[in-house]
Amino acid sequence: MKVVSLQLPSGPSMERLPLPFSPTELLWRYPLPWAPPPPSPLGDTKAQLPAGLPPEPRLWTREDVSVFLKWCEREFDLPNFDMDLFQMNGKALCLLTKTDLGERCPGAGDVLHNVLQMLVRDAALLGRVPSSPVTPTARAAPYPPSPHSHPPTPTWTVDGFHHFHSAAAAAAAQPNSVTLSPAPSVDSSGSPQRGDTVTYAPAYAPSVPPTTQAASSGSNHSDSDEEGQYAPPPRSPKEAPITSPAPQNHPTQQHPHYRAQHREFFPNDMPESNTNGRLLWDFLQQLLNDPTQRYTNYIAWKNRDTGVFKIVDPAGLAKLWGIQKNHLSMNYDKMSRALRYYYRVNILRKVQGERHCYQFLRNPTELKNIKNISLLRQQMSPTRVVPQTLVKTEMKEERCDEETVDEEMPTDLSMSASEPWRKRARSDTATAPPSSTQHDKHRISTLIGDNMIMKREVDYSAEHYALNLKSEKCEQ
DNA sequence: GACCCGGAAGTCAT
DNA sequence: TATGACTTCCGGGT
Repeated sequence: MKVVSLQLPSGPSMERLPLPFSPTELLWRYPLPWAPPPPSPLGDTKAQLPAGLPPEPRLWTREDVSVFLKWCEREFDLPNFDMDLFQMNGKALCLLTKTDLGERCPGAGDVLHNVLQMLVRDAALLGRVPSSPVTPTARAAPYPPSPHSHPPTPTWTVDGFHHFHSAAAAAAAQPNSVTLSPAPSVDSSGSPQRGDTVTYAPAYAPSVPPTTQAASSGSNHSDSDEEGQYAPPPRSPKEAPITSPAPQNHPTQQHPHYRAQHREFFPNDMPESNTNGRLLWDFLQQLLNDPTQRYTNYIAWKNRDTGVFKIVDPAGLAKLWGIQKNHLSMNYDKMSRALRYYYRVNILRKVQGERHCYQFLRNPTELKNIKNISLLRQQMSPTRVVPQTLVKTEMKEERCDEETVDEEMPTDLSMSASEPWRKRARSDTATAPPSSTQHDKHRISTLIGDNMIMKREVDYSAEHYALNLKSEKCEQ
């Protein structure tokens, strides 16, 4: 078990990151699983709930959740919540652990949690809502009763459009249905960001199973480029409500289930073809395309149309990425290594001469599609080979060639696949056949890698990015 | 010294 | 077991 010296991300999220222990948490840290909470000011909460608010939290709509939170602020003299972090319905709210809540509202998470648990318990006792797979009680079992243990992140699926009218009906249709935070990024084009799309885009029918949906909705996920020109973020750094989980260095964080729970940093992603979380490029896109520009102190577009962005806070961004992947020792060096792997699959390239500046060579739609068309790669025919030296030269010149954009594109994102080619490219010529000594397991992927690398670099130029961006807009 | 590059090996999830 | 997508470490260049 590695012990990580944890440094919180610098930047705006810092002030939101909760302390390892909040004062009240100490009182609640080791409760008996089913024991009622100790006497607290919450005792008569249920009776005091705002009028019109259903006593069963899991029945709450997003609006109800907002009402509840506002009420909590007043009732318990809590700091103001960032409502962006609570764009969810009651069911989703109830799924949040104390830690989750603490991350969203440092210092008040335990209070919120206990209020919710009390309401849920009371409702259950009254038999108002049938047991659901996603109820808090259902998910407590597999996990050790550690104060740091976390329940699994549920399979986030579509939850109708904005509301569900009946918990029972919703549970029947979508057992794990929740509405997710952060706030929906429904923009003018109706193409919200990927995670938000899961919940809010009407195009995603509630009945579509997650996997199917992920595949079929690929062209919309993580794609909010339709907003067109990037407008400088109006928000100050202090307003950026990064919901980074408290990166506490605790052994349970290495638990597989704990690993899963970190996805709640961006809980609105869906299971996809890869999937223990979001891919790096996707993560970056999400931050870049955040509708409220909350992450511009970490990463920001320099030119959205050409996909050029700058990592404003390399260390902070790396920390966020580390949190996302539960690799808490992540740093910019490591993250940038992952970014460099994207060079060879023409997802990214470095903007020469500018520190921390990179350029997406593909728009999100392409990237999404690529992930799900692995079969297509077998049909690809090689095009002319571009020696890496030439590619580098072109990159340095930052030229945007006027050649016709090729419709086909590399489809294999495998880094290992291209490694053998890279080796050959260095030692021989780019067209050298695979070495007979190469490991069998890489043989097929090596060929795939050849196809990938042999694409003309210009095909993935800024213009290509912009062109596809425009076509996306048109389609939408 | 920070950044950048890319090889090599390992990890983890699917 | 194979594969994908990193993660980790490192040596070298700028």
